[in-house]
Amino acid sequence: MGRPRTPLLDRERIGATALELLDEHGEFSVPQVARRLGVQTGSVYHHVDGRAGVIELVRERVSASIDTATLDLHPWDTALTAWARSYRAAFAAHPHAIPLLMTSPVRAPKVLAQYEQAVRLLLDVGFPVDRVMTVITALENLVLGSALDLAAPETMWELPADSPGTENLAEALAAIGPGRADAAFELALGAFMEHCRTLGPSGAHSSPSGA
Amino acid sequence: MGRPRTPLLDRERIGATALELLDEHGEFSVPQVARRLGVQTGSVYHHVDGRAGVIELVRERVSASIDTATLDLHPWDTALTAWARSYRAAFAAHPHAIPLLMTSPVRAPKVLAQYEQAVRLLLDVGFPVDRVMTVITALENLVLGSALDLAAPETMWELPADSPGTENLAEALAAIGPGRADAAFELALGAFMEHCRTLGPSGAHSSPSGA
DNA sequence: ACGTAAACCTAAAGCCTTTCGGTTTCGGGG
DNA sequence: CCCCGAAACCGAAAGGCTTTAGGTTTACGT
Repeated sequence: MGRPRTPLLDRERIGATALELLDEHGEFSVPQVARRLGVQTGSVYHHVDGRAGVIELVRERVSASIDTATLDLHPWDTALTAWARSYRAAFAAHPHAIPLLMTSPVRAPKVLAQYEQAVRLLLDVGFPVDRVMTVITALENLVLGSALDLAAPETMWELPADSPGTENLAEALAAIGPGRADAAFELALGAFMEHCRTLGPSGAHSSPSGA
Repeated sequence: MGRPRTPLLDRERIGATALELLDEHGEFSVPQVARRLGVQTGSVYHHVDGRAGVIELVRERVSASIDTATLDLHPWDTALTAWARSYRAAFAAHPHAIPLLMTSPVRAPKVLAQYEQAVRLLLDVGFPVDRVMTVITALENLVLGSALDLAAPETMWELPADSPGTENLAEALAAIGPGRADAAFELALGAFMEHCRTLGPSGAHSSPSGA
C-alpha cells in the first residue's frame, strides 16, 4: 500500500495517544498506540526511537504543563513555592505516567530552562554556589515523592481485620480526610521553604534583580 | 522427571535471586530467575503468584533491612529522624529495585508494626489524631523521593554543549560534590523535623512514656 | 498400602519489542 | 518533463516475557 498521500502519523499524535492510554488504562504499549491510530505496529518506529522514544514524548507533554511563569514571581520564596506546586500538579494530572517518567533524566530544553532560572533565583538571593543544587534537589525530591503518593492506590493502607497491635494506626487512618496527599505535600513544602528562608538571604526579602 | 527428592525452589531463594539480578543487571524476569536456579520457568509459578509475587518477595527483603530499633530512641524527634534515615538506607542498598517497589503499598506485618509505632510516638507527644497521618505521609514522601533520586542516573541533568542560557545551571552543577543526594536528603529531613518540633508537643522534649 | 498433594518438566498461547525488506508516494535536480 | 532518492506505511518474522495446562515422579498422612 506504500506511502499514504497524507501522513497518518507524527510525533504529536503518537505522544498524545500514549498519554491517553496511560490515563485510561494505566499503561501503554507500542502496538496499542499503533492500533488506536489505525496503523501497523512497525510504522511507529519510523517516527520515534523505540518505546523509550515514546516515553520521551510523554515526558515532554507532561512537563509542558508546568507553569513557567511561577519562577518570575516575587519574592523568591513565593516563586519557588509556586513552582513546586505547579511542578507537582503537572504530574498529578497524569498519575499513571509518573512511574515511567521518574527514572530517566530530564532533557527537554524547556525544563532545563526552568532549572536555570531557579538556580539564578537562588544565587541572586545569596545562596552559595555549592549549596544551590542541594536546595533544588531537595525541593525536587519533595515534589516527586509527593507526586508518587498520588500515583499510589487509594487504599494505600489496607489493614487486614486480623491485625493485632495496629489500633493506633487504624485510628489515625480513620481520622484523615480526602485531602491527605495534598496536606502532606503542603506540610513538607511549608517546612522546607521556612527553613530555606533562614538559610541563604541574610535578611533580604526580595530579589536584588527585582524591585 | 517428577518431584525432586529435595526441593530445588523455595520463596526465600526466589526472592534472593530476583534481588541479585536487580542489583547486577538492574532488572529481572521470571525466566532469568529460573535459569539462575537451574530450573524451568514454569516451576517458579508453583511457589509464587506470578511476577507480581516475586516483586512482593523483593519488597519484603528490602524492607526487612529497615532498622526497627530506631523508633525506640528518645526523644521522639531523634527516633523519627533515625527511622527515616534507616528507611531510606534500606532502599539505597538496592537502587534498581526502587522503581519496582514505589508504586504498590507495603503490606508486610513487620512494616505495618513500624507505622503503628510511629503513630503511637506522635500521639504520645501531643500531635492531634487527624494530623498524625499527614506528618507520617509527608515524611514517607520525603524518604521515597530521596530514594528515587538514588535510582536516577548519575547525570540527572544532561546539559548539551550547545545549550545557551544555562550558564548558571552548569556552574551550580559543577560545584556539587559526590554527596549531592545525601546532602539533599539531610537538608529536607532537617527542615521537616525542625518544623515538626514546633507543631505538636507544646514544649515537651521527650516522650511521656519514656524518661 | 494407598490415595492425595506437592514439586518439577514439557508445551504452548498470546503479548510485547524491534528489525528488515517490499511498495507506494513525494519532492528536488537535471 | 523525467527520474531517482528519501519518506511513510505494510507484512512478516525473530526472540523474549508472562502465564496456564497437563503429565510425571516423589513425599506424606491415614
